[in-house]
Amino acid sequence: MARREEILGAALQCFHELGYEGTTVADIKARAKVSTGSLYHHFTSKEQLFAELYLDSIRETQATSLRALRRAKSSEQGVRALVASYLRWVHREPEKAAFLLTMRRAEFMEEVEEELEAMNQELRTTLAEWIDQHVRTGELPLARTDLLMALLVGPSEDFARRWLRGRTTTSLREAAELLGEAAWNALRALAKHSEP
Amino acid sequence: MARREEILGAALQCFHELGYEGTTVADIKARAKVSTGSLYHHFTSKEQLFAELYLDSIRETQATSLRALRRAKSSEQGVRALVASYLRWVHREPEKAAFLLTMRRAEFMEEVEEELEAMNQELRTTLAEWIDQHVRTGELPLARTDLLMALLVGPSEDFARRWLRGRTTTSLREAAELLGEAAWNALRALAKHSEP
Amino acid sequence: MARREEILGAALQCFHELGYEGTTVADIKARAKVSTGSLYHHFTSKEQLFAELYLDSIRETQATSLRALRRAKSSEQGVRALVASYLRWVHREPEKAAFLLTMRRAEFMEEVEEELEAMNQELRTTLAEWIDQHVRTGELPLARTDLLMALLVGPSEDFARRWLRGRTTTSLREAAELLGEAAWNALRALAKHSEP
Amino acid sequence: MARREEILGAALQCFHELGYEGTTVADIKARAKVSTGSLYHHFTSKEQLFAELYLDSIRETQATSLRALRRAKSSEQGVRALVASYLRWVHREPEKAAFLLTMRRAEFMEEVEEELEAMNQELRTTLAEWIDQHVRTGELPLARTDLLMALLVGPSEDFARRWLRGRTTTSLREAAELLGEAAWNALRALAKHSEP
DNA sequence: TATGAATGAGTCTTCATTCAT
DNA sequence: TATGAATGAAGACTCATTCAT
Repeated sequence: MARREEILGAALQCFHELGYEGTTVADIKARAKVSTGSLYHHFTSKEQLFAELYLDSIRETQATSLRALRRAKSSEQGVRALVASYLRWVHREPEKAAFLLTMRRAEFMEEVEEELEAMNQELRTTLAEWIDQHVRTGELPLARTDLLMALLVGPSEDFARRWLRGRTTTSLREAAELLGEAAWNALRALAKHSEP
Repeated sequence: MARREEILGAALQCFHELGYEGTTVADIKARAKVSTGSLYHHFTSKEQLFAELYLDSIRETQATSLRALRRAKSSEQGVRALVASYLRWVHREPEKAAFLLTMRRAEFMEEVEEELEAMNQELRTTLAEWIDQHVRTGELPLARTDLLMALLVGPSEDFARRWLRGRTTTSLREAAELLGEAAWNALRALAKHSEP
Repeated sequence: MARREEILGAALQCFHELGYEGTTVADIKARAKVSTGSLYHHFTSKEQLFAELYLDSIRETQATSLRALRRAKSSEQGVRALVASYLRWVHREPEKAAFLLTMRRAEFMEEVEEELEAMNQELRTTLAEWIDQHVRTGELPLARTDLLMALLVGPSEDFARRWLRGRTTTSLREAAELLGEAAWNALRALAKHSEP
Repeated sequence: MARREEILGAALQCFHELGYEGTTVADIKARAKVSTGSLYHHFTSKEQLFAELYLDSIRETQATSLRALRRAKSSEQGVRALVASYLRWVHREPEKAAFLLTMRRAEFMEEVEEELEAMNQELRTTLAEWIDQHVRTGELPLARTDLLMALLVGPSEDFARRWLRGRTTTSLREAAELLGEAAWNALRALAKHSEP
């Protein structure tokens, strides 16, 4: 039990710092202070270890987003909550956040593609429903998902990247507040443009 | 001459698709249809090849940004121009854009760190001067560079990522227009918040 | 007790199918449905397990041959009995037969070399005495043990190999009859050649 | 060129002495005095190296048998020629002979299965035609291929095994003569039994 | 007796780079 | 300039065996 967690933690850091190809099984062993055999007793391969971390991280952020979305009573609340909950998760799990933000999804992940797809599907569906609901009232823009997502997600992710690299002065709390408001304004404005 | 360019092109694609550690010299050789000896005749190492591409790409985006900034007569024009020129560059050089967007800067890059630093310095200085100039008039927010950059750059980069993966329906032209406007509004609003 | 036998049985099959180096302790564990600890409780090493099987199998064939030889009243009966008893044993213990027929005797077997040597010695002595006895009467060839053995043993072993692979149509019983006769004729003819 | 042959030779000996799983790539490297890289420059894997040797050896023996068979003017000549040509090949290529005689055909060989199958097909067809031809005259036994092969091949192979291990006193030439005659007699006798 | 976690030496293979032609 | 053979350090993974419970 403990060993498994130690290995996962070590791997998370290594993958984040050095990338998938860049981290050596030896790196992970060293950081986790585990023998080769022990590592392979708990995980069948470097790939599998990576996949487990990747899925876990994705699962977490998505759960966070979904929870935020479901609680929201209005579209404004929803937008602000998405931004805020994401940045709170970054604060809580900086390593996983950094991991997801830097990691390219490798081809071999196709093995767990199913679960990934299912997870993405759930998020997308919920998001789509939620958007639809507010598009009908004219509060959110019509059929511009790409721009909508860029405005909703882009600034938070960019800020998170800077924060994780220690290149920020503003706190995450404050950023959440201000970026949430900015997102809401941007989406409202976009909605206006999309009117007939 | 031609050989050199072919190799650079092949390497750019490989690095983008497979990452630095993920691409082997053999991959590059195969794509460029070049023999080992020939490749090493033109470039001294895989690292050097990577560094050259990295510097070139950075140089290009930065030049693009600087030009946009220098031409701008007002802060609004400046903001819109930054967004638009970036997306135009992405359109012109999708491979280099994808390369920069996905590539982690490796440690060994420290060898060319000097040049990189110089380039960054120039951009940062110009940007800072430009911001200062407009901060004084109250048009741009005070001392919140992190949020400012997130709002200025985040959406465009996020959109570029989606576009490069073929996940967009909106054209880059239109996106430039709308994201430029959104950025300008966001920054103006941020400036209000920063007032006393 | 039962456990021990299960392990031996599983190991026999594994060694036969995969060879000594080719079978892993994990293979044996899986086939015998036994845990690592349990397996090592019963046997001290993979080598020992192999040696036990090897010795058992050799002991069995040799006992079979010796019995056949001792019962024979004439040289013809002896030759036919050797062939028949060998093929009967193959029928009774196909796995052990296959094991011996495919297995290369590893160097580490030198540890049990003594017992092996003793066993071989007994067989050789008995065989030599028996041959001598019939060489004196001119029924068996003189001083051509190599050819004699080839004619006596070669066809039966070749047929056994084919039978074990399921590549035969003739039954073992019939084969015993016909190959026994063939061996006897061949040896008699060889004896003629060896006459002055 | 030279390098390639050296590696093949070294591998042949290693595989024969230690078995497929038993020989280490390091063993081969050491014997051939070649670096890892060089070995893998010429062969893509240990498997491939093995397969090449296996196919080569099979090709050789089969070619030998086919030539012998085609030249034969009578069934007696054919039988004697098969035995003699096989033993001559053993004399000429003791290493390859030993290799084939001890080597189990691994599962992974399925990759070259096609060529193997084609080769076996040719031999089998030619042999079948040849047998048929002489079965019609009553010189060879009817529909007892398994026994026929055992009597034809068994003694020669057994003798070859002994000769290769240095356990013989009779020369291969003499053995060929006597085993050829024995085979011919055995087959003729078998034919009698098969008569109506 | 049984279990399964832990160990680390050893195996196959990859890959950047050098060198002779 | 071009070619491809040669090199060897380093990487992922396997496996027999030991040990704590």
